[in-house]
Formats: sequence, C-alpha cells, structure tokens
Amino acid sequence: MHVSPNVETRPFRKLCADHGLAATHQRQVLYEVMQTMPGHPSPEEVYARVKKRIPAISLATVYKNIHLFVERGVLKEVSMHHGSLRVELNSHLHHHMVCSHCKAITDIEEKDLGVLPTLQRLPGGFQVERYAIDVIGICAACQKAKRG
Amino acid sequence: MHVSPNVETRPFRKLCADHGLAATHQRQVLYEVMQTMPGHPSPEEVYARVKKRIPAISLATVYKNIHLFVERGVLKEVSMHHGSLRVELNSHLHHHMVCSHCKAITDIEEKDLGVLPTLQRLPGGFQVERYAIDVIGICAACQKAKRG
DNA sequence: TTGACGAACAATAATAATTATCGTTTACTA
DNA sequence: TAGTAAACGATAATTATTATTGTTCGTCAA
Ligand SMILES: [Mn+2]
Ligand SMILES: [Mn+2]
Ligand SMILES: [Zn+2]
Ligand SMILES: [Zn+2]
Repeated sequence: MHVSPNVETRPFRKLCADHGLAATHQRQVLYEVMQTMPGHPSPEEVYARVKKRIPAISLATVYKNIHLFVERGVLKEVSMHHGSLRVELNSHLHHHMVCSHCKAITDIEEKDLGVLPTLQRLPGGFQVERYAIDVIGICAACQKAKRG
Repeated sequence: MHVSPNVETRPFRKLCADHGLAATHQRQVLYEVMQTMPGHPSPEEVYARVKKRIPAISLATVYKNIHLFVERGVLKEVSMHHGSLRVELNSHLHHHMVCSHCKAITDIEEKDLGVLPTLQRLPGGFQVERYAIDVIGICAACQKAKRG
C-alpha cells in the first residue's frame, strides 16, 4: 500500500508557489497557527503559539514572515499601524487615505468618499461614537515610483 | 489705561474648564502647537515643536497630555493604534468595531454597517485597494462597567 | 539523488516607542 | 495667601520592532 507524500502539505506549498515564497517549515506552522486564531493577534501572540510547535523559532522570523505575508496579501493588517500614535486637532468630519506602500496619510472629505454612514445601534449593543474610514491603496507618488 | 489680563488665554482656559483639566502652560502650548500642525503628527513630532517654546518640557508630559486630550475628545486619534501590529487571516470582507476604552476589536459584516463605500477613483489619483472601516465606540462590557 | 547557491533562519544586539517612578513644582480652592 | 492634589521633569524601565551576522535549509539544475 502506498500513500502519496505531502497530502496535507500541498495547499500550503501551492500558496507559497503562488506568492513566490519558499515553502519553509516555519512559514507553514505560522500559516497553520493563524488559521486557528480567529481574532486579531499581535506578532507576540502569534509567536507564543508558533513556539509551541517550533520551540527554537526566533521572534524575528515571526515578524519577518508576518510582514511578508501581509505584503503578499496572505494576511491582512487590522487598522493601519503607523509605528507610532498619530493625532490631529482637525475636528471637521473627515476620513483618511493611507498609502499601503509609504504609509502617507491624507485627509478626505466624507462626501468625496461616496459613503453614507448611518449611526445606529450595532451588534452586541456596541455604542457608536464615530466611524473612521481608512481608504487603503497606493498614493500617486508611489504609483509613479513603481513604474519608472 | 487698563487692559484685561489673559485676553488670548481665555478660550484655552475655557476649553480646560469644559473638560475638567487644569490649565497649565504646557497644555496651552501643546494645544496651540497642534493648531499649527495640519497633518497627522506623532508624539515625537509634537514634542519637537513644543520644545521650541518650552525647552525644558519632558517627553513624558507630551505623551501624557496627548493621551489626556484624546481621552477628553480635544484631539483625535488617526486610525486606531493598538500598541502593536494586529493581523488576521480572515479573508472574508468585513470591518471592525473598536472599543475606545479597552481597545477590543470585534468583526462586523459590511452589510450590518449601513455604509456602502463605492470604490472609485479618489482625489490625487489615489489607487484604491480596499476600505477599512473602524466603528469606534464603547463595547457592551465597558458600558456595563461604567455604570455599576 | 545530489551539490551549489541564494534565501531563510536563530541568536542577539540595537533602536524606537511608550510607560512608570519619584522627587519637585504648580494650579486650584478656600 | 496657604494647603493640597494634580501636574511636571528627569530618567529608568518596559515593550515593540528592526538590524546584523554566522549557520542552515529549500530550490533547482545536472
Ligand atoms: Mn486627518
Ligand atoms: Mn477581523
Ligand atoms: Zn505612497
Ligand atoms: Zn471596551
């Protein structure tokens, strides 16, 4: 009797191939661990879980691969993380365009967004204060830079 | 001839009174400096500006007062800053409710939001990838805690 | 299957961001 | 104007993230 090898591994290998990534053991475990984490974990939390299966893994490896997965669209970043807190005084109702490449933040009027947020009572009795809409994409400067 | 004192100071003192804050010199300068910063500065950037007018100010004071101003609604936080990067695998189109008190993040379906962003070409030739909508407010647990 | 080679890894140092501590000063109130 | 709590400055500590470097591993062609 013969069993084809890598049965459970195949989908992950394909995912890596599709994204131009080497299929390493660390990446596979990171990916599998993320599948079991339905919330919005931090790199440290992911590291703690991965470490259970690969005790020798380095935190730096987790960070690098999380960034890589986000870059390639395997993982998604919750809200936009700018490395540090950002504040503004501008009390005029507006939202933001955030460049996923250079992280530049630009104001945008609500009316220019084509959205009409209806303040309402949301699931779980969540009491709404305001909406913060981030339009994520590529700014004009980065578009130009990518071409030539 | 007599000139009433604190002429320029009055609006700031009122702002503090309205928010239950002591009207300190440091807070006044921080507030005035923010009025001249139209972008989305980090605490370090604010500190650099304030330091020009109060060379002896401590970075910790800037941090503390920025947090205080955000808490009282004088300043607004751009995007939601969770202290660390947060990621998720969930590729299903959805958004988030974020508690401004405990910072808990909960998923919410786009259809439950009552907002319909229309993907379009935005000002400045910004190329849209996706919308990330954070509904900011108070979660049920924190509402309960605040009452009794 | 094997060997060369570049990519990825672990260990760890370094840096950046934020918070805590504590002695001193200041603003508010009576 | 004095008492008191709050705020401040200095700085240590903590937390988050990135850089460096020598070693190991995955890929691909023979
Ligand atoms: Mn803005
Ligand atoms: Mn989510
Ligand atoms: Zn950009
Ligand atoms: Zn809460």
